Amino acid sequence: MKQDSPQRLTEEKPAAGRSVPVLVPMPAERPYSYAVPGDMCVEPGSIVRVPLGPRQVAGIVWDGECEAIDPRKLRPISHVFDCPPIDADMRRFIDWIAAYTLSPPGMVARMILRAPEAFDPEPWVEGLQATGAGPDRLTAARTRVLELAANGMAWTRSGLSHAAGVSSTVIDGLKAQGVFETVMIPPRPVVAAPDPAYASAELTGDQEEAARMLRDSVAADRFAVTLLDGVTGSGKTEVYFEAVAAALEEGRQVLILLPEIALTQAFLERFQDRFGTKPAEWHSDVAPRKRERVWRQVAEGGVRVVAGARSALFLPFKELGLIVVDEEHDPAYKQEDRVFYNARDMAVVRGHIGGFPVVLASATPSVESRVNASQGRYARAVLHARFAEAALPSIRAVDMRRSPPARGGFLSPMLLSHMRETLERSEQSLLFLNRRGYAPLTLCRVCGHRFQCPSCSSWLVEHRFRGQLQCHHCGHAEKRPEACPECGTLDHLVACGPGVERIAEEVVGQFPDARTIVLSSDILGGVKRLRLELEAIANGEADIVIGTQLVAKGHNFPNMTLVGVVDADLGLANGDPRAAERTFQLLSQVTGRAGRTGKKSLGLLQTFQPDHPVMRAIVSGDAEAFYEREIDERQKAGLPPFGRLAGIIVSAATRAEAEGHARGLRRAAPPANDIHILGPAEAPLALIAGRHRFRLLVQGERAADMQAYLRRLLATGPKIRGSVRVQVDVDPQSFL
DNA sequence: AGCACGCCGACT
DNA sequence: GTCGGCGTGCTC
Repeated sequence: MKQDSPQRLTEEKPAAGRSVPVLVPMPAERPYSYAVPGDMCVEPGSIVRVPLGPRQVAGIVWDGECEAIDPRKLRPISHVFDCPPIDADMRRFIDWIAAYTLSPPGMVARMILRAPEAFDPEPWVEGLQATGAGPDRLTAARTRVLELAANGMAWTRSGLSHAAGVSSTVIDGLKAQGVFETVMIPPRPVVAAPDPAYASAELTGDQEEAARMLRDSVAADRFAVTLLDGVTGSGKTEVYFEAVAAALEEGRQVLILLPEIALTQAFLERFQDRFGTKPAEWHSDVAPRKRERVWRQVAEGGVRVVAGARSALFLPFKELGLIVVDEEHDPAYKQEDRVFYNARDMAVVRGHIGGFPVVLASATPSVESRVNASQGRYARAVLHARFAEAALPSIRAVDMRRSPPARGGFLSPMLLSHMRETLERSEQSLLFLNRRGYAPLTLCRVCGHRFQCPSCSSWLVEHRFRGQLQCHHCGHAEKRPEACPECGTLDHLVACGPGVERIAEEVVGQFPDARTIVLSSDILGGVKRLRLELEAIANGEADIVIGTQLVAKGHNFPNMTLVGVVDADLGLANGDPRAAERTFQLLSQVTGRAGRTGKKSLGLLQTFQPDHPVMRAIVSGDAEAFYEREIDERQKAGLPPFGRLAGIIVSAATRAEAEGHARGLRRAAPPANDIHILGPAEAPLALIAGRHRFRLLVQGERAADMQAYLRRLLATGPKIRGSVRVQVDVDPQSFL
């Protein structure tokens, strides 16, 4: 059984003349060679089915010559799918990403082969068409059917019976008399064609200027990146819809990338208001059957606009002419398993390869995009003001040293009194705290024992509602004990610090009659329930909302006039070089939830560091100053210039193992590079779940140098067990 | 990535 | 005596 099985020898013909390279969805460093049967036609990009070990997989015929391998190993391609080939741009894109992320090209190819049923054409369905012949006699039911079918349009049997409101036997009867004949109907489009002229946008001032810039960029029909930078409510979406319209007018397809969570019904409806139909959706929630149809119709050019999460970047567009990356700063664009990539950067690369424009939109752009804009590599369009009726909230910092909360509480008297006033005006308050559960740490008052995760040593978070202690890094959960496991003392465990559950407890104590709702990702009932709750809040069915990050995104709450950030400092001191930037972005988004209808509104930041640059920037609304300072600070700290942060992650099971790797890497590293060990807390979930709980982040001065260095390192460096991945935080422009 | 093979612990 | 854990190794 070690050699070719007898079965294989009998079923597959021995290799004929030609063989081609085929990229298989597997972590192989290069394409495999397959024989092309004499009567088969393939070209680079053809999607084929090939035998791979014991199974059949889909692969892509690749470019170039295939390398000479043992002819006895060579097996023939089993089937060529009747499917548009993956075009040369897309193939270059795959090669580029593989090289850039140091991932096997096969794994990148796997990302575009994720709709296996779509490789065969959608079947035509059987339909009925009126022949013009009359029935033997007319009944009321028959008349209704004939009226519908009179224009010669083909109907499906069930479609026609439903539309006419008759039983399908009526249709069968007419068909038997020759009134209808069977015809084949092509597959129904997954969405209607968007009409760029459906509703013209009403744009003013800044918006008009920005829209003109974007339209010009599309008309120029070459690679260019524009950063569309505008505060929440300034009409960014309407502005980039103009770029979408321009691309549609040019007969090009458009991809709009959104963080998964922002891909809401509300967004789809805004699109529909402008273009008369919804875009095709592409994200993890789309049913498999629908996904296949979208994939196929994108490949054939039937779908003109896709709104999708990051994986939509790997759809095989036929004539892509524009990518919009909305909320471009959002960390959700980073994929941190298998192939590590940042969809925002890959979108820029895709645009470069395809020679078309890319729009990056955000109210709080990432620092690297801001740097790219200020250095002239990206154009920048700025929307300064909100729409007339949507006034910006005024924002104040509450100095928690001067205005401390009552003992045992976490809400300052100032925040509580504003909540009371808001309640009296029948308006809504939002309390934001980016921490799930009841308390982030539990300790024993007698012996000082702290509850730690057995597998990743971070503190266990108490979830009082579920009676559990949970690890937020690896998902470990245990029942909350009554007694201290160390000293056995009963009832002396004490919760330290607040989570949203604890804040809710305090709020209910203070405002027992208010309708209070807690929103966090551990809500029972999943995304569906969450959407319902958000709707309910928007409809005014709650007075006080307490929430984590989830409430910061997307949704509009027209009656929300007070936003209180319980711990605005949270996240500022966690060692992440992007901590300040992330906090700034999050606080901007959260405070932006208030005042969307022009009512007087207020944001209060509870902080111990009212003079911190992040707080000052949020309070003054001077984002510009924040960015300038941030760029300056990081340069002074000797951190890599923005947009040129490269790194690799070497994962290890233990700190000792990680330190061993770090020593080996430091010996090989040029002096400009720095190697950090990231603990379990900073490792992505996918890594912690396995045995690789530590990561080494290797940062370098210039991305291109780093790339060369990493290559050398992986080829000649110390033997590294476990997985080696590239951290993709690099400005792709420096590679182009 | 899959999927086989292969070698050591608790059960019908 | 087997079922089943996941450690290694291979796939043109």
